[in-house]
Amino acid sequence: MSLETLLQRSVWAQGLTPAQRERVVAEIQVRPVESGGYVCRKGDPSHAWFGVIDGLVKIATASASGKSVTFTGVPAGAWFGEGSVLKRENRKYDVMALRDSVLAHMPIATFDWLLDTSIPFNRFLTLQLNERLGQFIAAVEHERLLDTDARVARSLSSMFNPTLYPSDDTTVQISQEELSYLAGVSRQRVNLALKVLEQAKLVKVDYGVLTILDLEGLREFGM
DNA sequence: TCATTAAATTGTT
DNA sequence: AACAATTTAATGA
Repeated sequence: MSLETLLQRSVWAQGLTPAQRERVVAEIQVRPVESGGYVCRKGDPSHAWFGVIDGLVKIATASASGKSVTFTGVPAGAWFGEGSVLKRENRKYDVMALRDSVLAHMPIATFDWLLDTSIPFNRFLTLQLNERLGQFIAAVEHERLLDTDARVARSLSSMFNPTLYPSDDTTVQISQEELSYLAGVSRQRVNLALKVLEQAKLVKVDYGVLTILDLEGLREFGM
């Protein structure tokens, strides 16, 4: 994908005037990140709002003892990081590329200007924040109520939220180990869960790649 | 293009 | 957690 394509697919950018759009394009910086590299680290000052042009990143933290928890995987087409930008605080989480990725950095000044001048931009942010809140509430609910297979199914489907990540791509390039960090279970258990989900014809499992065959079925699996 | 090798990922215990 | 098997990517003939 290119920056242009990302903007074409972003609802907030569709609602900009040509002049606004021109300024946005001029001020966004495009930066590649290699697999395993950091987009930003916990504690970094928040200089920009991020868009994923290509690849896949995760938002995560590592505990003092070294255990890592992934909060969400963020696929191409998504925008994230507005929380810390809005609050003028340092980053609260690490953001790492799970494979070679390309990120759009919108400077905080551009972000603030859109916030002051564009209704569609504000509408988008409200929608996105609301959608995220729903997603994390649901994540807590599912963690406590669902069995492991269903939790893996939900973790996987969370990366295909059509509101947060509009895309027609039905594949994710992610290892089972990374999916285990996202679901909060062991890699071995993810391996078993994927076999169950594959049996149910909800996903197709290939080397390093998962293909969603039935998103609705994945969402409702085990409920 | 094919063979070899290293690295990553998966499958199993 | 450990280990074997499999797949991919890179390298060079």
